[in-house]
Amino acid sequence: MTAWDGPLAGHTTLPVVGQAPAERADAARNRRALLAAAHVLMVQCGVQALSMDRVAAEAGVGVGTVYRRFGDRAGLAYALLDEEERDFQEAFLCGPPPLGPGAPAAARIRAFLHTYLDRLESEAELHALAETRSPTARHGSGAYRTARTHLVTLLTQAGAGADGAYLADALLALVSAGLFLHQRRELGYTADRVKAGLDRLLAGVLPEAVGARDHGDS
Amino acid sequence: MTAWDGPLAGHTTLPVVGQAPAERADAARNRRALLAAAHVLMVQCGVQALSMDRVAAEAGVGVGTVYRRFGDRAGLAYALLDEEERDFQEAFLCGPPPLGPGAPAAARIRAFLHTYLDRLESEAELHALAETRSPTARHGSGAYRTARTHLVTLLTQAGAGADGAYLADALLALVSAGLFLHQRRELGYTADRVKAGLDRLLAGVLPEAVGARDHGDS
DNA sequence: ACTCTAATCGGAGTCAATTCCGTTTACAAG
DNA sequence: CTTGTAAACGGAATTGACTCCGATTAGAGT
Repeated sequence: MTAWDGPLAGHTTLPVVGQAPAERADAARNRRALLAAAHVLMVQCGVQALSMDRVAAEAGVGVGTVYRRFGDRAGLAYALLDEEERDFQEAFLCGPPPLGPGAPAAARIRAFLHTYLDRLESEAELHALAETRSPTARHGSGAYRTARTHLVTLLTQAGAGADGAYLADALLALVSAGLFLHQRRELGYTADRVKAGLDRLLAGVLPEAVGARDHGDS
Repeated sequence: MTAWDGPLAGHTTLPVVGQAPAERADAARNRRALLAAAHVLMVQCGVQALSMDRVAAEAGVGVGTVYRRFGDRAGLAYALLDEEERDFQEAFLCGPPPLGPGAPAAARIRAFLHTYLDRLESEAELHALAETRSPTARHGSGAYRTARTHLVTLLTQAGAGADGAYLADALLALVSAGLFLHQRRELGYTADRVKAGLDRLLAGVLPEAVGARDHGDS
């Protein structure tokens, strides 16, 4: 009902105090085998072909094992996105500006959202799958909470005024995989058009100017 | 892959030219029986208990019949919301201001979104179910397209400037059932806080003031 | 009333997610 | 090396969405 909290679930979340019980050797092996199998399946047959049975068979383990490792289908999707997710987190937490510290908060917010869209660009299907757990699923994931916290901080710094918490969720709603796919595939928007629309909204919310230089697009 | 287009699928959509082949008597009877059964099940056991098999059994028909009528689970959810949806459409298309014609476009947009939230308030679970078809499902439904078109019109009238189309989807993303449930249940926001946040964003996007009187809240 | 045809039915069948639980195994302690 | 136990395993069983298709039947035409 909430985010998967099984073995090594914390990967994508900020490090916690007490260290986890340490993964057993066979478990680690199976995790690797499963992720590899899933990745191959995805590349060869598309995200849609990522069925738990299929992945298990391909990796040569029982289905039960897939569930113990990843909790459910969405959990598997999150795991497949984990490496990229960690790079992203590192980038906005301590990478170079404008995504990381050093740039004005408003610019960082913009960079954050644009980068988020870039990530959707390359793995939209997988992100969509990850958001599929339940209607509210997305909001419970570690990745979401981290992003949300980050935005709340930046919004406060940027002087967005009242209810930064609301605003953070609102901004993240604008970069959901579902909406993104709708815009890019059904409506045929270009990536730049989506970013421009986002900037427009941002400009209405943040006091300082949001235009000007960024991290390489639009 | 797209919205269900079976018998009487157009209910919730704007009226079309050629009239549908007219529903057969037995089909109509079963539709009523199914909706009644579904409603009872929902009231007694919650939305989660709305399984196609269960509804079919309760109504005394075969599962195949449920699928012919509603296409899929989400379609059944839409059907259950249909009456309310039609009232809503009538209200914003030709009802009294500020929702209907007569009020300034900006005020109508605000009223539209607030009313949308009020609807979520009473049937969030069902709306969430209806949005569950697939990640992009929501955006393909007749109800969504109608709302979207309406917003685009109003945004243009309100002088929202560039890319009203983007803005329409963005605003609708802020009133998705998933986000709403997250805000109300997980974060514990009050309905007014959600509306206030929305107003805040609206104020940044629409030229004219958005404050002042409305249709009875906040 | 009879016939024809398309719309409807029903429910067994298929497919994939998720759960359960008895069995096996890694590995830390003795 | 032996043992004890928590963790991991596998895969049958369950569940529910959705598909298929042969059997029925409403209702227009005659």
